Amino acid sequence: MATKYIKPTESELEILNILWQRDVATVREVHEDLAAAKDVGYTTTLKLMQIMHEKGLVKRDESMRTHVYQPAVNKQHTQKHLLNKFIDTIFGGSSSQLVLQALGSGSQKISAEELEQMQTLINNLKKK
Amino acid sequence: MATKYIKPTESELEILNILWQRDVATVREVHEDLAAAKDVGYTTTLKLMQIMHEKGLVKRDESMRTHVYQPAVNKQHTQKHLLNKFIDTIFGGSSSQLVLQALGSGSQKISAEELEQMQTLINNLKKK
DNA sequence: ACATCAATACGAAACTGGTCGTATATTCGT
DNA sequence: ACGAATATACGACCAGTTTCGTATTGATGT
Repeated sequence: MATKYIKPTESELEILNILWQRDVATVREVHEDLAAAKDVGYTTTLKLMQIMHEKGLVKRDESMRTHVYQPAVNKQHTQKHLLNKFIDTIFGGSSSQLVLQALGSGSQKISAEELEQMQTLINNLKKK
Repeated sequence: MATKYIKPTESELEILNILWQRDVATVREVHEDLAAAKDVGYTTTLKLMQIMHEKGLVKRDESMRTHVYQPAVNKQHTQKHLLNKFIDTIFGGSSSQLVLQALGSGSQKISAEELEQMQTLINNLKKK
C-alpha cells in the first residue's frame, strides 16, 4: 500500500487521457492525437512520456525498437483524487456546492438519461 | 468584454478564499488565516498578494500605511471558470460524469437539505 | 552497402510558482 | 528623541514543468 499518489501535471493528464482511451499506444500515436489539439513537437511528447515513465504514471514495453506505452494508473482513481483535491481548494470541501454549480451553470447539455441516473443516485442517498 | 480571464494559481486561490470570506483584509490578517493551515512566512504572503494585485485579482487601498485588500474577481464566476476547465481536462467536457463521480464517491457527507436542492434543480432541468 | 528515415536518449534553455532575505520607511511607546 | 516593532518593496533562488535541439542508434528501400 506504500505506493504514494503522484499528481499528474496538466500536460501529463492530456497524455493519460489519450492512453486511457487507447489503452496501448506508441509515442508517435500519442503525439499525433496530441498534435491534433495543440501545436507541439514530437520530442516534447517523447520527453513527457519518458518522465511519466520515471514517475510511474505509465508502463512501457521496450522489447521492440518502438516502445509501447500503457497507463499505469487507474482512470477512476485518478479522477477521484483530483476531484477531491479540487473540491477542497475551490469549494471548501463541499461536494454539494460543486454539484450545484455544475448543474446550475447551464453551460453544458445534460441528457435526460443522465438526469435519470443522477436522480436515482440521489434517491439512494436520501434513503440512508 | 475585453478583460481577459486570469487563472489564479493554487496559492492565490487560498488567499482569494480568505478574501471572499472577509471581504476586506490586511496582509497580516490574511497571513494569520493562512498560517493557521500551513507553515508560511509573512513576506511570502505579502509577495503573493502583491502579485495578485499586479494581475488584477485583488484591489487594494493604499491610502493608509497598512494597505487594505479586497477581492477584485467574483467568487461564482471564478469557480465556474475553474470548474469548466476542470471538467474539460479531467472529464472530457462531460459535467454529468463529474456529478456522478462526486456524488458516488461517497467520501463526503451531503445533508438532506442539499439533496433536496439538487433534486429540485434536476427536476427543473428535466422540464426543459 | 549506403543513404534515408524513424526512434530513443540526453541535456539545456525558458518559464512559472513559491519561498524568503534584506533594505527601507513608518509608527509607537517610553 | 530613539529604539523596537511593523509595513511594504524588491530581488534572488530553488524546484518543477515544458520546450526543443542534437546525438546516436536501429530499420528500410533500392
